[in-house]
Amino acid sequence: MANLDAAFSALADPTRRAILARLALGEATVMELAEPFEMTQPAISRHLKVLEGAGLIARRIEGTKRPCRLASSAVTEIDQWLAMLRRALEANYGRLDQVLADMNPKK
Amino acid sequence: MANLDAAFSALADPTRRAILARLALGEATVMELAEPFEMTQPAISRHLKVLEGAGLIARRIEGTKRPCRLASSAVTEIDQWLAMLRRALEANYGRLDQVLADMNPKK
DNA sequence: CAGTTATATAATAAACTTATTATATAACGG
DNA sequence: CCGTTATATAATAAGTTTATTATATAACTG
Repeated sequence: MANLDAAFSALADPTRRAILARLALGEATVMELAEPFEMTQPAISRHLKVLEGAGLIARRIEGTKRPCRLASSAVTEIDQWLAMLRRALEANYGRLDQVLADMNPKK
Repeated sequence: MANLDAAFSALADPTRRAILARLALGEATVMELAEPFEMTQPAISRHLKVLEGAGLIARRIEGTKRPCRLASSAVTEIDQWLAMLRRALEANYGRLDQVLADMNPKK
């Protein structure tokens, strides 16, 4: 549950979501990830640290480079939590049906 | 996209997730929602405002009460965004299969 | 090896977030 | 109408996050 905090708050930032969207296309180094943003390299390094801490990305060491790729653990955890809300929302529609059914009761 | 910021950052807080979990069981008033927490009522009112602003809950006015219930719009939007990551993660496994296949090439 | 490239870390300022207390508002019950 | 209940708002203090600059480290390149 503590990890959901990290995962959701990592996703709350548009720069970080853009980084993830870029990584959805495939692995990329820090410099490649930084390039499209009007932001310094240290700022991107920090965002990557946040994403890694949240379990949203993983990194390899390759010489002087640190290629990043998407990781699945956090997405799985988030999906499981959201499933609860989805179920509840569906159940609420079910309840509405129930209410409508009860308006014309048997007896 | 601006709304994803609000939705994810609303979900980043454990108190707010607990409120949503409570609402998954059905509608509740502000006082009912506040009761399990060691936190003042104004603090809960603020959390509810954040959840409402993110499109995660909706509220009715019923006399002096403001019963809250789950709303679906934000969940839908989040799901759509996460679907992109899920697709990419699956594609990455696909790529791994590809790599393994390429290790024993036709020619 | 000297210079360059890729990345990380630290100090710090600015901008947000969250909780508290105090207070306001508005409907309810007698 | 008065007191109470349900909720919201404002001021504010404390804590957190984010970006910047400056600097460090470590691997590559000629």
